[in-house]
Amino acid sequence: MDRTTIEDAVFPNCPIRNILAKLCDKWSLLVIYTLNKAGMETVRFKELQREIPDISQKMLTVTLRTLEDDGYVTRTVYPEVPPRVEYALTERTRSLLPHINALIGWALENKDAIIKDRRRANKK
Amino acid sequence: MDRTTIEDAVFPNCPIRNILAKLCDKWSLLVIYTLNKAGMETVRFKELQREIPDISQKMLTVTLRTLEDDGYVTRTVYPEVPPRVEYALTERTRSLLPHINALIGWALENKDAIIKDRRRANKK
DNA sequence: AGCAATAGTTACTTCTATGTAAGTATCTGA
DNA sequence: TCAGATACTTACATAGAAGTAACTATTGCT
Repeated sequence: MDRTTIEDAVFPNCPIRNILAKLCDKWSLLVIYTLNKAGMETVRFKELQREIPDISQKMLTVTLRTLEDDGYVTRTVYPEVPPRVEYALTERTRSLLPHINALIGWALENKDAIIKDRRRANKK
Repeated sequence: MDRTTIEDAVFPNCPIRNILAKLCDKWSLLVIYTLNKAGMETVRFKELQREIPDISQKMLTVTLRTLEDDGYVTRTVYPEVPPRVEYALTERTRSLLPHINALIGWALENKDAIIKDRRRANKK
């Protein structure tokens, strides 16, 4: 266990450090976004891998486990062979999604300008 | 130079990878949040350090430089001795802030429940 | 008998974000 | 003359996040 990323010695109640920074690893937002896609009420492990082709098996497992720990996704194991495990978003995550989608919308609107600025800065 | 964090070979247009993941390092959101605090139109380097006591000098410099590159903050140098450098948010960031604040609000509302879940998961 | 399928785990390596400590430049005031 | 203030830069060290490859278990299918 012990998947703590952000220590919070100075501001133990800081919501950014406690909650948001944990969502901001390389894969969490993408996994949540993918789980939410239309027509995907529950999603199997393999389907997630197909949707996010460049995630490694290990990182998909780790990311899902962390999201599960914090109550963002549920994990349901069906005792079949070969195994079937289905992942779904919780109510908590559904209330978070509008905010994430707003952010994604903002990012889409501002993407070109930001990338332009970034390129200009890197030339210097 | 070369401060690229998120490679995007598979989805080069993914707004999450391009834009959001860059904001999600250890300090960027906190710096933006601090720059935005009431009564702080422009802020000096030293003031930022006082507001975020556990950031190292180097990481504050690096974070500010990255934010500047992507057009989130402006940096104004006054040719004085001792040097004075003032940082301020750009219009782009002001349009982003409502979304960030919404996220922070959501995190505050859900903090207790999430931490409870997290603790329960780590006990297992 | 042996391979495919699913959902992992494990050991090991690599990368990169972050931290630490010291050095730089310039002028002011004691 | 020398400490103090500000805003850095640089070199080096390290912790933790992510990647790779191999291994596991079970059953049906051929």
